[in-house]
Amino acid sequence: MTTTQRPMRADARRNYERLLTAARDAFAGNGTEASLEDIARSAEVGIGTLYRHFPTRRALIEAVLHDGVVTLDAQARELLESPSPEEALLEWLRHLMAHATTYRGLAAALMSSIDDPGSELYGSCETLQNSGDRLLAHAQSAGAIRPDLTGADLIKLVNAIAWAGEHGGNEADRLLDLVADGLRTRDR
Amino acid sequence: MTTTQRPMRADARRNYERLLTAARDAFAGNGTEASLEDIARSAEVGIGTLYRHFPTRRALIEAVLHDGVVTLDAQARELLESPSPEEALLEWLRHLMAHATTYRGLAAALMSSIDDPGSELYGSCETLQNSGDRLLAHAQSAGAIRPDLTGADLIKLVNAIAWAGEHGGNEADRLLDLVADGLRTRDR
DNA sequence: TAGCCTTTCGGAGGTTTACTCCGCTATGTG
DNA sequence: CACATAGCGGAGTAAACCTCCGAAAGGCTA
Repeated sequence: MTTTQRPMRADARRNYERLLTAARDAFAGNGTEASLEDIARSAEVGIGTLYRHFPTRRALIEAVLHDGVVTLDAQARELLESPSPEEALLEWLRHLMAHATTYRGLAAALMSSIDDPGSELYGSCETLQNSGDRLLAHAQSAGAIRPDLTGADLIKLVNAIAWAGEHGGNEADRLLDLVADGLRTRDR
Repeated sequence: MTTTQRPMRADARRNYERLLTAARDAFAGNGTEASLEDIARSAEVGIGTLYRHFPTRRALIEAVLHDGVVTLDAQARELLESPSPEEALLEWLRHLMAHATTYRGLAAALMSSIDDPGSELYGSCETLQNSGDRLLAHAQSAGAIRPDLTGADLIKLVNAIAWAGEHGGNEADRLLDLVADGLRTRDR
């Protein structure tokens, strides 16, 4: 079942790019809940065109985020080589936090896709979860991080904290330190 | 500046109560983002009447939640007498979590009011924060909980976890245990 | 280059929800 | 009982979502 799809027509590709750019700008300014009609308008494209390329808001978010997820995955692979698995994990969690706070509302969008295989963002969530799992396994087998902890936990906690940080205080980093500190094994 | 307000007229009080009941039902069924027109309709009251009594959605949520907040405050006062300040704090956090997960969407509503003095829910947030502060101070002076931690942190973390629990897995309790465990002082 | 088939475009229009405004009604007081 | 007014209700405006289909553009073939 190979869906041989011919290349996009010139106007289609042009509009696709314009929409992506406009969406990035709108998300940066108004968060991921920005009006889709506004995005279409500022891309100078009809609303129908937006919906044809991106049937749902999440599809649009996914497209905007795609490169970032690939980068996070690559960073995780690099960090697997780190001499300190614990520090590697924490470092990656900070990268993940930075990613989740790129746009207001993004953490919510990601969170609502983690357990919804129908969501266009599900694939991205899985990728991140796998990256986290690998780093976590390393840190756990080094005895640095409590063994009852899954990659899914990590993603959820980071997203929850990113979301909390959106409301007052920009405290996401502080809260992350607090929580991450508590995830280490107890040496009692 | 004593605003001497005469008692509500009979029809006004009747409608107020009907709206409160309808709102509770709607929130329980559809979350705190339930349609306000639906609430007015099921209360058999005009939409204008709803808005007169509750100018914003948050005002309505506040009214529905009021008793619960009073109860949480009372529970905190009782728990202050507990022989184990640490266990008392954790116990109260579990109560707080149960409260924050009463309705889908509630954690989000609370979180967005914590740092917004203009919100009708701000007062409730302050009450909870103060309750948490007192229990926290006890546990901290007993050396059980890390000293760099504020009541505001507690409320935000619990709400963030409650919110995370709404999305997939009903894992709020597990995540709370995980995080709470990490808030204790390190005995190294 | 011209003609034709297909992909893609665009926005009018239907729907849902939020919220306001003001003529009418119910209440309770003298 | 009548009058002053607090309170009612819903029509109307606005914003955002999303669908549908006639019109336009692209690109292939001769």
